[in-house]
Amino acid sequence: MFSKACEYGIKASIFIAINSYEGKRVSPKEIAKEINSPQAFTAKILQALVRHKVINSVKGAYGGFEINKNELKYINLSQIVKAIDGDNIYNGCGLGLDKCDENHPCPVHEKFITVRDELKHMLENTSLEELALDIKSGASFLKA
Amino acid sequence: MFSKACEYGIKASIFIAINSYEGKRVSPKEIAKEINSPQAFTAKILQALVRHKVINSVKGAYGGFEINKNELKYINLSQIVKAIDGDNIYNGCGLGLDKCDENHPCPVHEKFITVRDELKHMLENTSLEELALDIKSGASFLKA
DNA sequence: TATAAATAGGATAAAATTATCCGAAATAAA
DNA sequence: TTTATTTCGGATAATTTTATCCTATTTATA
Repeated sequence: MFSKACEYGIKASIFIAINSYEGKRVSPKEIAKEINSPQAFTAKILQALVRHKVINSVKGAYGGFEINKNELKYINLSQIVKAIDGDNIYNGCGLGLDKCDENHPCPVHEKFITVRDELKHMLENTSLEELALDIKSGASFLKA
Repeated sequence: MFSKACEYGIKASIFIAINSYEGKRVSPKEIAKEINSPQAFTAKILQALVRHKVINSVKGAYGGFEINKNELKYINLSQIVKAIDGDNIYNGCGLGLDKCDENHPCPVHEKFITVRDELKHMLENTSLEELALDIKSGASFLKA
């Protein structure tokens, strides 16, 4: 469904969110350990999230990655997925046709709309805040 | 969502279905031309579909790929996807955790269930027959 | 100002996916 | 039985994705 990079990006964002609640910045090293991902690769993904303004980075000593506490409820999975995997999952044809629309639909065009809308709705209505709170309360986990 | 291999597999199956209606076998060459895919790679995918008994092959002169006309309505997208991409899309964790279930859910476990069920329902309830008929009637297309 | 700590980013490498090529095996028809 | 045709399957190559390494740049503090 999502690329590895996107999976890491989502999990990293959640971990950053948790720490941002407590005013703490985190490093790629801490993040990678917590979400069980390769550190350097994770760092690249964090850079992408910074470029897309999903998270914020502070260079230099005492720096790290953080998210504005007040924005947590407005950041949703959709933004993270788009930042890393692009919007292909939103707009791309399910069967890979370059041109696929109402006037020239691929064989699964209509069938896919339902699925895609469900996914879209989920991504757009799931905030980093709720995901972070679930982790904090022990209701969900970032690694196996 | 699906791999390229799977996209080709679905489109190829539909084209074979159309021809099987008329008792015609088709070659990888014809298929690749019709679905706009690399021929040799497509042939590999066809082999996989044969091994999984989704389609049938006849070797030698006057051979080719075909599907039993009477089975067309019972073959659904789910079978094709499972044959090529495996059942990761059904059972795999949305965030890639090795272990992710009700007792130890990833952050999006619950949210994903809805999306996955919608996809599953779509794949299991879409038959090759209906997809083939749509192509025949000009309601949908195999390439751009 | 010097130093240590931290992210940024380029260059590579490894692994997986996608794609190509070619000979072997099977089969219908001449 | 020979030939032409066609799928099968192994080897290899190209591309993309995933992953690593190293240096430059930034910045807080001593």
